[in-house]
Amino acid sequence: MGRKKLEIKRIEDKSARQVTFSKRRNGLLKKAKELAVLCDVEVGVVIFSSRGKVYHYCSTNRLSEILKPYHSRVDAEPSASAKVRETKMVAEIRWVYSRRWCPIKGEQCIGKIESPGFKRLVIKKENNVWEIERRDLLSQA
Amino acid sequence: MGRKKLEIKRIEDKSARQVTFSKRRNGLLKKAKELAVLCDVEVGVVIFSSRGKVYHYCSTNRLSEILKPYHSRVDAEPSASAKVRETKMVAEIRWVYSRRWCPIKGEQCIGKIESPGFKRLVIKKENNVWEIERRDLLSQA
DNA sequence: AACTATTTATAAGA
DNA sequence: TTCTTATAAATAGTT
Repeated sequence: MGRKKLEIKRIEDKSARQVTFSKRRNGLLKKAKELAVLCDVEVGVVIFSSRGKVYHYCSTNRLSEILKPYHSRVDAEPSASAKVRETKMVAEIRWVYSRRWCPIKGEQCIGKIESPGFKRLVIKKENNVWEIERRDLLSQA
Repeated sequence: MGRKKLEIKRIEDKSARQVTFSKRRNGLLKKAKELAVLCDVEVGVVIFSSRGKVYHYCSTNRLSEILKPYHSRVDAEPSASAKVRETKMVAEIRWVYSRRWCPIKGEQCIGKIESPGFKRLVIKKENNVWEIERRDLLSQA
């Protein structure tokens, strides 16, 4: 889509890469929204720029609410290594998956899962249903 | 993009909605891959169909780093009752996570997670993507 | 940031 | 469902 056909490989020119990122990032998020609305499905998109900034779309408000604290944390760490950011993205997607499975409620914490480096998932039970909560390391006191 | 301009609202006709879902889902995943490659950024996309089927794309392959601590931990658990229950639940939750992560395919079995008493999770790698398969005890030969 | 020539995605039809 | 094609939409290179 454009003046010339573009081969799908890394754009080496930094400026051109940045411009394309801006355009296609917006395009992808728009497409995600359209898919969610047209087809009445749940869609989540997460994009980490090379500077560590995060862009995302989630088709439910519930998800967006949950993601906010996470994003502010990641945004505050632009100097995180590529590997750390990569790990975070994987955890982020796992989080989206897990949210689908179990909403956050409940009190009795009976177990924990560590997500390497930055997150803790707290497993609870309420009304005889198992649930998971994610907590920032900062809030663990 | 098509014979007519399409208003972005839920497609009420079920058949038409399904066709559009199939087309646009593929389009979105393709766009995500292109963005990741062209701009050298990390991208994750998750789509839940209304039937609960999951489609996803993740530009990184580090899932194994997150999985490793889990299966080694679960394998190491002794059978104290409280621990067993916790382990079982953790394994079950991880099962839900993992099933949403990855469809079952692949050949090379590289690890296992035991969920006490009834299930076994087999971790595999194919085409550089980590996957998990659950097997009943009966089928383990 | 805009523009616009082209490519790409896709809605409707076969 | 799968292929075809007219058309809408996205966007690469330019200004």
